[in-house]
Amino acid sequence: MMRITAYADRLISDLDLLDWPEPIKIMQRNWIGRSEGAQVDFLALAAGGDDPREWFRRRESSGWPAAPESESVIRVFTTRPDTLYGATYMVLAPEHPLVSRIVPDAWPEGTPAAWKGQFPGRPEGDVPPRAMVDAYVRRAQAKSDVERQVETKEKTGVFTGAFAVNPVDEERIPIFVADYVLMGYGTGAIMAVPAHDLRDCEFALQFDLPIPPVVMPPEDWLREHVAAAVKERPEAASLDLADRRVLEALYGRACLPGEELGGIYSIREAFAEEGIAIHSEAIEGLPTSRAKRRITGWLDERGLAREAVNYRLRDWLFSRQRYWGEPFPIVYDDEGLPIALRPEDLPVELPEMEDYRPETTDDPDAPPRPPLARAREWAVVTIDGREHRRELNTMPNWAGSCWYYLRYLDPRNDRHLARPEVERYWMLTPKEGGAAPESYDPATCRIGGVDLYVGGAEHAVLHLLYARFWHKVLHDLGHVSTPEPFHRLFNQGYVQAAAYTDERGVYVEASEVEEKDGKYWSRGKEVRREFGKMGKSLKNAVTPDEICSTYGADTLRLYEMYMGPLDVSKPWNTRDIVGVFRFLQRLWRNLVDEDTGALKVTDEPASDDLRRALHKTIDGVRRDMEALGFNTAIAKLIELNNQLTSLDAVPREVAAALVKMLAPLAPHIAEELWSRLGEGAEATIAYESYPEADPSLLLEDSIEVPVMIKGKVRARIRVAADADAAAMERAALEQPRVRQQLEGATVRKVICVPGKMVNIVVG
RNA sequence: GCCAGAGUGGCGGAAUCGGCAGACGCGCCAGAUUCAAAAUCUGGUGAGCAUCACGCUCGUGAGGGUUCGAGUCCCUCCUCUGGCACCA
Repeated sequence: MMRITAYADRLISDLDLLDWPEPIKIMQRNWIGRSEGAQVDFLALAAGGDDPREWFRRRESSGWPAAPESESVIRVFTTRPDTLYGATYMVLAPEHPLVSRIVPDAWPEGTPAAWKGQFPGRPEGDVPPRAMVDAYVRRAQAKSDVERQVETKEKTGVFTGAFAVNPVDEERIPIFVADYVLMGYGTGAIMAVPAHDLRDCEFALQFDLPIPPVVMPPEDWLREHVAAAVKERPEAASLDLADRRVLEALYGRACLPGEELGGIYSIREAFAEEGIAIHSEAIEGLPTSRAKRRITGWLDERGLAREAVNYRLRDWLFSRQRYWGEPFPIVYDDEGLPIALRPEDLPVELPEMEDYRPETTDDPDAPPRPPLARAREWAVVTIDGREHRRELNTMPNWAGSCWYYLRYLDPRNDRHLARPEVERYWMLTPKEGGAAPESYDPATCRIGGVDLYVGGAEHAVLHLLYARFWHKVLHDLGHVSTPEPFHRLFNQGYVQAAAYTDERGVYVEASEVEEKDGKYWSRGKEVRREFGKMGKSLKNAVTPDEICSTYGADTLRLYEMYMGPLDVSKPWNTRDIVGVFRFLQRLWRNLVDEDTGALKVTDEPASDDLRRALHKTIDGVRRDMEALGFNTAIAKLIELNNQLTSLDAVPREVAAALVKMLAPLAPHIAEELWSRLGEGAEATIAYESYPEADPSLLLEDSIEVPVMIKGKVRARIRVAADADAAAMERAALEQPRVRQQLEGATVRKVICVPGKMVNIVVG
């Protein structure tokens, strides 16, 4: 087990310091699922009848115990301690250890028939509680996850026959077993507040349990639920349902003994939001957040509750019974004690095996035999003359991906993970440029080590959370300098392709599908088309080999970047590839004479306009590349290149810059052009620095701005680039078309945004 | 059901802060070149109306709102994609 839960809070708080997409952060926060609330102890009444007063007194003097002191105490976790007065029953998960202990021999007198078990396969007749509970627990354990999901609609469960005491009002409440409570979360037991929890409400309706309200909802909710529920009833005719006080009275008196307003309103839908506490002596009238604190504090003083935090996140079972995984460097001696292998015995490598399947047996009680158990020789190691048995489980699938990026730092080092100076060089990044500091300092360093991590969103919660946890452990142990592994995360989209299903809904090989008359056919049968992530499961994968051999690697690469934004999924459509292929060819022809192979580059300076265009391109492309906007960067290069087609010879300053900008996108052709340009015959373009835009060339002397009248562009004016609002207004009102448009109209207002536009409001 | 993301021409997509919707590419149409074709080059290409070179109206999934001005901000709804599944 890896105690990732011990890092839960840090895994949440450090998210704020990472440059990650917000949706991924949200998914991680939800996955960790931190919830604040309280643990509360309930005394289960023994069949003989313990005196609860005695227990309350003992608790008052002993205080809150770390674990319940006896088997008749049920500890629950709740995020809503303020609803304790509304707890009308309790539920234990079927796997809860107390279930078998609290069940009495016979049903208590007056047990409603509905409580004696509601679930498929319930034993017939009036079965005693123990047999009924056993039957329910066995059935719950036999249910697969899929079955549990299918049955989410109907709540099932059984009354255990036992009661507990509600610590706030000492009311006796029944204890049920139901599989809607999970053993794996919280304490595996809950207090049920049907008026203010959706699931408890469903269960209460099913089992005919009381649903007393203890939180007053806001007026909107009352109007939507209470007023709507009663307005058709004849009894409501005399009531003013628009009056908030009437609605509150209806809601507050629902289900109170003898006060159901003649059954006019009873709660059928839980209100699970915050409101004002009602029918709750110790916290009456308090808003939810204050009520929570008050009641928890009050119970804490009496040793009955304690503030608590719970996580949805589970600890990481770091072991699999599979062959393909990293073997553990652990052996066991004769007494079964685990021993770490000595460094000289490392690395442990997987044995060559013919058969990777786990060993099976007919004996249901036999221990499982993982695949490595078949490697009988490998499984035994002799150390200091004594035989040891190897650990036969392997590490789980995310183990390697948690640290591979660290190994890349110093891959040939066979003594360390990575040399500390190498690790610092790559992983420590100062926030504001400059030299890397000696050690991590949150004030000056980025929290994450890897500058940019590009990966699919499917890793949002597993790989990316485990890797963060692993890195933090290594950081705490002093092996890595930064607290986080990946500073900036970018989720690329999926490449999608058409996939086809036959009449059974089964995917057919996409490459065998033909289109005819707008319909799709595979082997003579019509198939249905859909779009999905390209891959094996949808049988729609296309290898890029053919494109690569037809158009070359540069075109393939460029096309993949040009298809659209990196983070968006997009269909693979080979029809569009010729576009970028033509671009590369046109670029080549602009710089090299096709017939002679001679360079068409001149040392003459570029014209003013061309130079401006170049620097505008450099500026735009730089920004696009920074934002990973490869598609728009390429569009700008195409635009510049298109301007060169009409020239007899391309000025060297333009050619060189264009080729440099192209290099990261289409490296082969850029390298070839670079060598032809003769800019340093020995060097590769890879060592050139990226072109820089001259800011003075980005400013135009004059600009054209639109003039809008009645929200439409009616004319354009040319003004100095730095013209102020007054100058723009003057120029706009003088423009002939504007004057024509304004004839007979009154100008109410003129809005001028310098450098952008003029908007004339007429009335 | 819950969480997240996305809906823009025939297609992929562009639009940095609320300021000219449709950059760039594909496709399509026309022209040049050619004996012809491919390739290449030039021009055009959201829809409708028009006294088809002035111009007008509509238009970013639907409906409302804020604003001088909305693809962009707010509310309601629809569709699609991905993730989660009774988490007390």
